[in-house]
Amino acid sequence: MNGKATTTRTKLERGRSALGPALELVHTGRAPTRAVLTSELGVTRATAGAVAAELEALGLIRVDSSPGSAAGSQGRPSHRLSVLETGPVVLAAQVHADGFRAALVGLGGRIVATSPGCVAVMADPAQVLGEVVEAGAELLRASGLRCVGAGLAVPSAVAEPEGTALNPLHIAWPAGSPVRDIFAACVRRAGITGPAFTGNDVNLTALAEHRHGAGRGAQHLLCVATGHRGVGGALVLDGRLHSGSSGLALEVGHLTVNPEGRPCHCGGRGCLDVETDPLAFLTTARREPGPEESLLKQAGNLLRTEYGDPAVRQAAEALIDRLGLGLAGLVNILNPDRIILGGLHRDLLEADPERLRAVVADRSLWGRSGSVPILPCTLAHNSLVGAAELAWQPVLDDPLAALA
Amino acid sequence: MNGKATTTRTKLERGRSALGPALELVHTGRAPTRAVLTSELGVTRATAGAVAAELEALGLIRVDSSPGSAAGSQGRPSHRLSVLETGPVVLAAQVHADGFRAALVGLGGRIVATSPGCVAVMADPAQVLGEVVEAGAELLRASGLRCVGAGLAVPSAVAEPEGTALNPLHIAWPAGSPVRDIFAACVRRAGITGPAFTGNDVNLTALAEHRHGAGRGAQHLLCVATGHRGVGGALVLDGRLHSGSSGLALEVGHLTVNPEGRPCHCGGRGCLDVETDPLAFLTTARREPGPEESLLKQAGNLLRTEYGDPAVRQAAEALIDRLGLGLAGLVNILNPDRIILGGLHRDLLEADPERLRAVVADRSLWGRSGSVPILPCTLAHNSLVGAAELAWQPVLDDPLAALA
DNA sequence: CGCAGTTTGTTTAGTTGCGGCACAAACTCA
DNA sequence: TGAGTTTGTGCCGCAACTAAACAAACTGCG
Repeated sequence: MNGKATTTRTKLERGRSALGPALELVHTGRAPTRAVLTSELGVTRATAGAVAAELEALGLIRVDSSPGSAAGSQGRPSHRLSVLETGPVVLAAQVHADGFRAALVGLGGRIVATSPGCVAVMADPAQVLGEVVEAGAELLRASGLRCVGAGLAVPSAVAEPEGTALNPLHIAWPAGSPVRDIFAACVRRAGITGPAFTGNDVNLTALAEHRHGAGRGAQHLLCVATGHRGVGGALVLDGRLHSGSSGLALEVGHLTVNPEGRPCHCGGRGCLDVETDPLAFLTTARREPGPEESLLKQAGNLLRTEYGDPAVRQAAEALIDRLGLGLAGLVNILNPDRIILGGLHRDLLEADPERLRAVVADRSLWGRSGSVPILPCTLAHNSLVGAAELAWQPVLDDPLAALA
Repeated sequence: MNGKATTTRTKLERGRSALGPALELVHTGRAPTRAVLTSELGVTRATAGAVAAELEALGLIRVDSSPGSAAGSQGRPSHRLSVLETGPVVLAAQVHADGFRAALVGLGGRIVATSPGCVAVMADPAQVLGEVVEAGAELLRASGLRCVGAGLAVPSAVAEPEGTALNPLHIAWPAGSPVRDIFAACVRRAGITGPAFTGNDVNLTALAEHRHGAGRGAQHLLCVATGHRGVGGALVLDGRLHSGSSGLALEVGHLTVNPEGRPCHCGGRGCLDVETDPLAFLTTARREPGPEESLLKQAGNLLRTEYGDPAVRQAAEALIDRLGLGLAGLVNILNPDRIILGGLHRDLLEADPERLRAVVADRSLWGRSGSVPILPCTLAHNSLVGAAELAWQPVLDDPLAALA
């Protein structure tokens, strides 16, 4: 995901160079007025004015010249900047064990429309992606908005640069499926304009939370989340997703968190993956997993409704301790300034925040790094919004080129 | 180490914007001629010419208009670019368990002069740093060259932004010593011009190897090295050191690599630190550590000279297996495209490269990432050169401002 | 109400880094 | 020796800024 800067940028292809950063500031809500846009960009008021006017002319943002009231400090009130509601959108799609969902997402992570979540997931990626893209295309036709790209979140590591899903185990797709190409083909077939991108769902969750949720403002954001099975991680460095040299970074499932733990298919024992996922929780709490609901929902419900039950509580504490050990290991390696947790890990954090923080502080090497804030994910549909971020990225990088 | 881009860059303070990247290309040897400088920068020949002329006028590089011969392809031969031998230098200093050393380092990582390594290391950081800086100042006076900064490598994690040494255990300094401030004070007192920087030695080794050694061209470079005691790691992402949000990233010593291993002071057991350092090797090989030499040298010698001895070989293989397990864990988290090993780990790699590569491939999740190249460090005095890189960084970022 | 003080938006002029182009220079090869 | 190829250089112009002066829109005080 890191292009080298060797491509010749001719004068014609590059627009106003501050255009992209300015749009990103409005997009992430860090530039609510033109005055702070000026200071954030580090340019003169004249330049900021020109840039804002150009973004408005492109149909991306709205500049409210007459803010009415809502002052506060003295001096001339600044023009308010906001994302244009009727501006272009991107198609965001998500596939997980429960089914799939499509949505239209505008700038600012605003979900404009969503399809009802569909339950049926088949073993054929082409069929599933065809259906979800068609659902998105239907939303698009109904809305009449312009579409500038598409993004897809899958519960699997996605290898770069091929774009293949390496371990889409719990959605029963064949390992190595070329999901990016399949998705791109579906998008083109549906007549949707703009480029198509595919990414791992936890990575995209981290990206979404960094820009619009609990990760806002973090410089080194670590996100760990349990989906329906297994554990995923993601890292956002200086606003950019760090997915490693081949997209496989932060595959944290096989950190050892319990030397006496159960053996794992990876060859080790006591891996984070098998020790802290929903199935581990249910079995540790001595509950029979029911077939009617996803394991994630069963585990979450159990945690929230029956925390008084000693068996449930003990199981939760055991999982918290192991999760804390895994997080401490990651803290020692990555030294993030914020950690956010999703899925069952989020539920575990909320069940006993102090216990988790204590374990992480105790087992990471220095108290200073041990005091790293640990927060729950806050965004609804975060991996859907993250998929949209992927599709918005070219526009944020160079609005003129992307909309041309 | 990552400043946010919110500082206002007025027109007066910024020079030609391609100046820094151009100097970095010459510095790292990636722009041997003006023609490749043109293509690497992605600018026109006119611009590249102006930039090269300006760097020459600044006294940093040399532009050989008459290359004599050494052609090869057809067309007009390009002007050769090289670092100016009589250009400015930086003062590089290094402190480790064996003693300390000072050097003058020019652009391109060229060591201009070194002090003889001094053995005496006292418990008082101010005294040691005073001596090493004075040795460097002496070199500087003798050379008559201009000094534009100073860098120090210490065998301890250095906390950001305070610049304190958190665990300088095996040089008997008090934990939490403000080494950056002490070093900066010594540098000022010695009358040396330019800013002073301090960093962890493994971090600086990685930086040096990335720019001038075995890490050249790697996009995500992981470096793991054993010093005299304990294990350190470092990560260079896109040419920049990743030291985490508070300088404590890649403290990899407490990855679990042997669930049945000996207990570690960190509270876990079988940590990389206590399982793969020189002392662990000597005791596993059932050798009595002698007092006359450093453990690192004893272990290295033993490995190179007595590999035929079954006890030595078995100890080496045990360490290789555990190192491989640790590296595999790091590969799963960081997904680097190259790994370089220093210290005893380098010796272990060279003793049996195939065994180490096989373990890493076997225990990292996918064969693709398992096939990451593992190489030995190649640079002599690499942490010294790395300390110099730290001092050169402001010049590489903005030559005009740094030399003003 | 009016006036000072403050902050922001706008206009204008001026600077500059760099692309585009044309041409000269320095080589290879036939 | 001349065609072909690649590189260096001078010149023009543009576009993205800065700087500075001014206008606008508020608060607060007398």
